[in-house]
Amino acid sequence: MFVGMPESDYPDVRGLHLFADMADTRFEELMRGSYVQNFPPQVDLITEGDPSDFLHIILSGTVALSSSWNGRETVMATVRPISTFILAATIKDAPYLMSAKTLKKSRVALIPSQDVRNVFATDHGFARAIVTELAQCYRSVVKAQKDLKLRTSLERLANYLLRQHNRLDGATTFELTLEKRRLASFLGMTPENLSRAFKGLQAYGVEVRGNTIAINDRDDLAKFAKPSALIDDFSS
Amino acid sequence: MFVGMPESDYPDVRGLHLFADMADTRFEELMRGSYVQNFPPQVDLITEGDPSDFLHIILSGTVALSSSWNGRETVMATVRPISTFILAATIKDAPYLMSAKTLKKSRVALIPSQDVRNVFATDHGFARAIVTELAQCYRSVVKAQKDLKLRTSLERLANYLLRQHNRLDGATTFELTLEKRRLASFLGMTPENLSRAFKGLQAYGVEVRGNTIAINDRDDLAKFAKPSALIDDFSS
DNA sequence: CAATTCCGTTGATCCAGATCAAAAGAGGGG
DNA sequence: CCCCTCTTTTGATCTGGATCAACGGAATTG
Repeated sequence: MFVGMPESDYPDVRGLHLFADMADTRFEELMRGSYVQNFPPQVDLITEGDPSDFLHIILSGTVALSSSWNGRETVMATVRPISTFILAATIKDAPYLMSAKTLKKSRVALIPSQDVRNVFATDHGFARAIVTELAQCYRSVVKAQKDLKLRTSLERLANYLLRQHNRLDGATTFELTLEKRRLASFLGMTPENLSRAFKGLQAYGVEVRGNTIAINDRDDLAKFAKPSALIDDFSS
Repeated sequence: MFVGMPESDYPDVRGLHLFADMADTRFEELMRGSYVQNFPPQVDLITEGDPSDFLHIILSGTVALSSSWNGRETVMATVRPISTFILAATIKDAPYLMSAKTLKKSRVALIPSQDVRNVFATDHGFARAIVTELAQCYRSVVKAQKDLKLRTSLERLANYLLRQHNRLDGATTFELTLEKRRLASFLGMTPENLSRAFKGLQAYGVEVRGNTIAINDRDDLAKFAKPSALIDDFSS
């Protein structure tokens, strides 16, 4: 195993809000103990229930977080560059609550959890940054739960499309970043139902051709979807 | 408005993990700017979307956190003494994602959010404690989401009863701490369905008489409920 | 390029849970 | 103690979404 992150990756990681106001020496100390690996698609990075040995940072590619119980499985979230995942487990030194697997070829940095906890214990700037990050994560999950409990699957899909549309902003047409079967699981429905849900949104100007989605009348779709800042606004 | 928390309440608040290793002077500074109020049942303490002016601490009673969208409403969680709520909104200086109302006569401490953020910025012990608290909150919501996405309503009820049974530990019989209509909402089902779900659990030795639940054969119920540490264990 | 496999779609059917309606309890206040 | 209101329960019905089955299409492999 190659230990020590290549210095060429430093700027990307350093750019993360999480490491922004950490002393240089501490940052490099952290990086020296960590390493970076390239993974092909469909590789399990993490299995839920395992002890959290590393804080993970996705540098490129896509990673899906999923959970399972009693033979069922569901996609909880997807992670995109550049961000960390399973920070809470690392901090609490508790088992992972979710599994992680690569969806595409991905480059992932691994920082030993113990190192993270050590720096956290001594570096005030880092501790504050972790607070901000965790608060953000917490609020995201609360929003996801509201989405699940308050909306029908058709409404969830409509709002998901609007959120994607915002990110890639402007263009009427965009690509789904997620396989449909996984999108279905993420939205809490079956693939069959997702297929029908897309049809159901045709009435509001949504066109689907493969992975390409066209939103022909944003206002009309929004009138149906009724997006709310307290559920759909990621930045707050 | 009475400003300054009565000193008789200090020990309770101080006992919270969150304030445990904070300097005495800082703690008293924080307490002096805060106050304590007694509320009757059914009082709205917080409305979702409002700016988060205070960190709340429940000293006695019960508070329900709920959210609504498009005319629908759902109970997200209940809060019991002694613990804080809406910490994430306070820290991020962001709007509340949930509303809060008292279910019973409750005693609640209110600490100005700005004060919390000030102390957080300077007191390393406090920052670390907030991290632990937020990590705990985050993991709780993830568990709740797994519960929702992976289980049927009957399974959710069965596991809920087992969790309650654990807390009040030992006795085969215990009281529901939540009105049934609210429990239904919390579990993501209708009151009618909850009533039927209780019947459905009779087959596994669950008896219901008003708010009193008897679990006659814990193992049998557990065989059906299949509780998992990664969903039902609150302490990790 | 045929064979295989996996994904997405479509149709038919089924079921968990929602909705609607109404009766039965359970307080709570005058 | 009675009246009013709210909760819970029960029954009947409806429906959103799951499941089952089958097929077309895209990508993958030999």
